[in-house]
Amino acid sequence: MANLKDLAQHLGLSQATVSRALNDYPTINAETKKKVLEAANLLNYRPNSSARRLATGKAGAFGLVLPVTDNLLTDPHFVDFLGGFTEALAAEDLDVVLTASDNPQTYKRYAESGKVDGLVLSNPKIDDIRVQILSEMQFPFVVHGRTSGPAQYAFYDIDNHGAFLTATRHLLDLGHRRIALLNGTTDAMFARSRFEGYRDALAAHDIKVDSALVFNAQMTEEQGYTHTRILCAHDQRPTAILCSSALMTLGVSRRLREEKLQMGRDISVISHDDGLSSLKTENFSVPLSVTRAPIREAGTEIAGMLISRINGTAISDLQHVRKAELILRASTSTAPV
Amino acid sequence: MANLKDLAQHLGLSQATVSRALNDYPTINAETKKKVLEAANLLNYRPNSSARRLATGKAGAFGLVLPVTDNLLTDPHFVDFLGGFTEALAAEDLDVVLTASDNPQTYKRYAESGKVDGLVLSNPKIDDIRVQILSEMQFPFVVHGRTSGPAQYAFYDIDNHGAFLTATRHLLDLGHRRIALLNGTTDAMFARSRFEGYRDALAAHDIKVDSALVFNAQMTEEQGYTHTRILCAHDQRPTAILCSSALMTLGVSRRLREEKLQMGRDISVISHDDGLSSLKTENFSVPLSVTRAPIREAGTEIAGMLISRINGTAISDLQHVRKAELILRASTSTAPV
DNA sequence: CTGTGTATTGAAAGCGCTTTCAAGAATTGG
DNA sequence: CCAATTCTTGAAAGCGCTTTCAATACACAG
Repeated sequence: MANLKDLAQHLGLSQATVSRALNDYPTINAETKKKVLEAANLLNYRPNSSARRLATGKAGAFGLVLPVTDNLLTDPHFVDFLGGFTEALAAEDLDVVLTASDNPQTYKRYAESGKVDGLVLSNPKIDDIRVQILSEMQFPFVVHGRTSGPAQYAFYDIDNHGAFLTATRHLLDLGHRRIALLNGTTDAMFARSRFEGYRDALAAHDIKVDSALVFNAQMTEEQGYTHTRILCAHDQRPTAILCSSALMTLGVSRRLREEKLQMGRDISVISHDDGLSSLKTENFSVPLSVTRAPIREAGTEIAGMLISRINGTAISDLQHVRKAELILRASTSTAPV
Repeated sequence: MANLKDLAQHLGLSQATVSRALNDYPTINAETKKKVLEAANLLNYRPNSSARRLATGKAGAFGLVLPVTDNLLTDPHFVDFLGGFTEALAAEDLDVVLTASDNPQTYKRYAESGKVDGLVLSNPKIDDIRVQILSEMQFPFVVHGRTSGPAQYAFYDIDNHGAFLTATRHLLDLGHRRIALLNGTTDAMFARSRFEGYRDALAAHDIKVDSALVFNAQMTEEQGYTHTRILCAHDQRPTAILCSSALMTLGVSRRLREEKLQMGRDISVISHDDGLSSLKTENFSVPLSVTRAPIREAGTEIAGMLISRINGTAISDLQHVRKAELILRASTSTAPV
């Protein structure tokens, strides 16, 4: 493998000049530059990234730490996010580096190791301590979602509250009064926001949340199935179900069929739709009404925000809330009388 | 941020000694070492990884490049693999670095950049050119799956041929003669192997492959649905279906219900099961008979193999084929007469 | 012809760490 | 008590790059 020294020697130039030619410095003779590029190509030169990093102090990579015990690792949503994120960064010649840990201190160590120029913080918890740690360090990071703490931080989130407020309100407008909510686990901030949207919409109609109709669980197919079974076993089963994920709704749908309930006629369902390419809500047997916000887009956006952040954009300019659209299809209709 | 120099100065020792203490060199005084570790802790010292990498020539990371257009990015299987892989490496203090690209040359550039000590090659195609490129470079890599080319390379794969041979044979033993195969796309090596297992089992019963019963598609829920619809529209619909993925089988199952066919009674189904935690085949409405091989395990294993590889283990000792188990549950039964 | 300005290049000092080589201190055996 | 070992440490080179600072060459105006 040729290094800069070899290349410089081969060209009869100094390393400095070669380096400048390679890095588009303005003060370089056009012809010299051309020669350098040719020679670099010829000798198949690749700058050593460790050396470059050491010299510049930039890592050229952003980090992401995967929770070990948590469901991130098994969450089909995550791969879509990661796809958008990685692709957007690759376009700028930046890498993403992954590690796995449940220890919040790992974030600190990571930030301090110089391995990455910034971090993305996934799946924030209510009052997430990682946000606090990174804020104190003044290390650049962007949260995918939001937390409830007092710290000011950059984030990209969808309007979970608004989405579920609107969805619930729509069901109420259709005459539904017993509306169930199948939500993510209680520690997740997004689950809380969605719950609050749901609660607030109900409150506007003077309806109190019936805790028998609200479930928190991992958003898997099975959990959708199981909780729908429980819901249908109620004396007064709900006439509508709000569900936090399309995968979970698959399970809801499976159980409803077993219950001989037709979605959109006997019972209304609105699902949240993260726009997963392997699970299209428009192609369900009964096309689903959804609140939609593609998670892949979050990956792309956050990549851009992270880049802005390390280039000096203020935190206050990096707090994006993306509205989810309510898309009405066949799974919702007026409440049976 | 304290660096080695600061730390050495603070201790009144040379950088060399401090470095040795920190890196568990044998030739260091026990007491000195203790002091150094204490001071490091006190000053919150973190070695700069770029510097360390430059000095050692090791990156402390393994790479993975995500195809952009391909389905890897949207494949729920992939996240399970990645989880196992990342976790196993994190335990050894190694990172995984991700990038996205469809250009095989990216692998080359990556390998040469010094960013990673080795690569894993996912989703190999039939006669995959990436295998050839990396082999020629003598760069350490492990393939997740196999390819058909002549190159000798390290790989971890499941016995796709055997799994589908066994599954098909089992269906034949149950009296099925019209057996459909819903498989992955034709360019994927695993899809070919599974097809061949299927074909070989049929051949042993003097049955020719009926091309109307074999489909290649993305392994999504929808595709499972769509192709099952097509299959059921046949004059002579198949009495059994083999399916390459649990997610796809979800779609199969959805369509069968619409066709009023009960799985395991009217029609038998065997699915491949990658052991995804978000989709358990034992909890399907009709518990699925499956060929099972957890994909997460592949991630863990490959991490270990990569480490072995860079430590000098011969390629010939790093070619693992993992048997899949055939697990019989309620979705299979004797063919209707 | 001198002085000023501009364009281009080179020498060399790092970036923060590891590691070789050599030296000093401490220990042991005779 | 001296020579031979064994421990333990330090000086310094080097990993491959970037970047500052200075130097050179050349053009041009006065």
